[in-house]
Amino acid sequence: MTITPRQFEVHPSSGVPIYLQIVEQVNALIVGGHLQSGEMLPSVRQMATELGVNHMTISKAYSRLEASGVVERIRGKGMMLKESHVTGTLRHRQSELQPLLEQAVIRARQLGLDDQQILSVLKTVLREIQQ
Amino acid sequence: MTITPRQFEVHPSSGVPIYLQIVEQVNALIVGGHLQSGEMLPSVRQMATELGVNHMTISKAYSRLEASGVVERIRGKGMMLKESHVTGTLRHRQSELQPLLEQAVIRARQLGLDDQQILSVLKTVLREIQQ
DNA sequence: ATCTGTGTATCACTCCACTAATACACTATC
DNA sequence: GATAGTGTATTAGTGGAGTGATACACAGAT
Repeated sequence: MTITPRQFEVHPSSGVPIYLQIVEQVNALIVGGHLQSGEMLPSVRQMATELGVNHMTISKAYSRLEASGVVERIRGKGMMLKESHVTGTLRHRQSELQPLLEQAVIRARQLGLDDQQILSVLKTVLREIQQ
Repeated sequence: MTITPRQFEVHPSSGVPIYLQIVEQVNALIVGGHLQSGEMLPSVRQMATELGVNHMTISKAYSRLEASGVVERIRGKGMMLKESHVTGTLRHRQSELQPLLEQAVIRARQLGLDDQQILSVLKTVLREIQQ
């Protein structure tokens, strides 16, 4: 599958920074299996033109993706998706997940949800976002 | 139990806005059962003095808490913890939780965690943060 | 070498969140 | 009414995030 800028859309007045919207969408495409390692991302200028934003904004998104190890920059060519390599022990990776779940559980408690009701939502989400 | 400002601490240079730190700590105290409905929160000036910040910053935190229905303001007296009343249908409350869990699961997938490993972390968190 | 395609560094501008100083409004108590 | 305790409205200053214009550096094709 080839990736085109049309698969992306931004809402400049949504409050979420444009470059973060790009980052999230790339991550979502990867998690959803629509982007495979080795594929090239659209060039910053191509993406910028289609989305009607400055190419530096796209560059910022790509930098962020590179920093998080999702993408590799190849000078003069473009940005390529890296082989997803899982690093760290299982325990370490789980500990990285923990704060996010804590935040969710605190909110859930405020909403008066019990363990079973929280688990139910999680299972729905796990089905939505397959591995 | 009486609540004193000493139970709070802020880290001005942590990146998290001071007023949000207060909000989160009050929420955490409630979820943890250390704050009961009917109790008064420390006054804005008392809290501000102890924490070394402007009292308007505390006021902003309290306003946020009032907006989220956690606290009730009583003119001339102070801020009192409201009876925690759960509003909305179960389905509605669960749908409010969903985006938070989606965010967590996306991150978990990036970390290469499978359903079982995610559930394991959630169960730990649920034990930590009792209802 | 030149050209055209990559991404990047730098700088400047704007906007808004955060914070604080000050003055105000309300309530209880004396 | 005076006083002292609440929280709030208004205003201003500061800092940083986000965005974009411009100029640059690198790689490949010709």
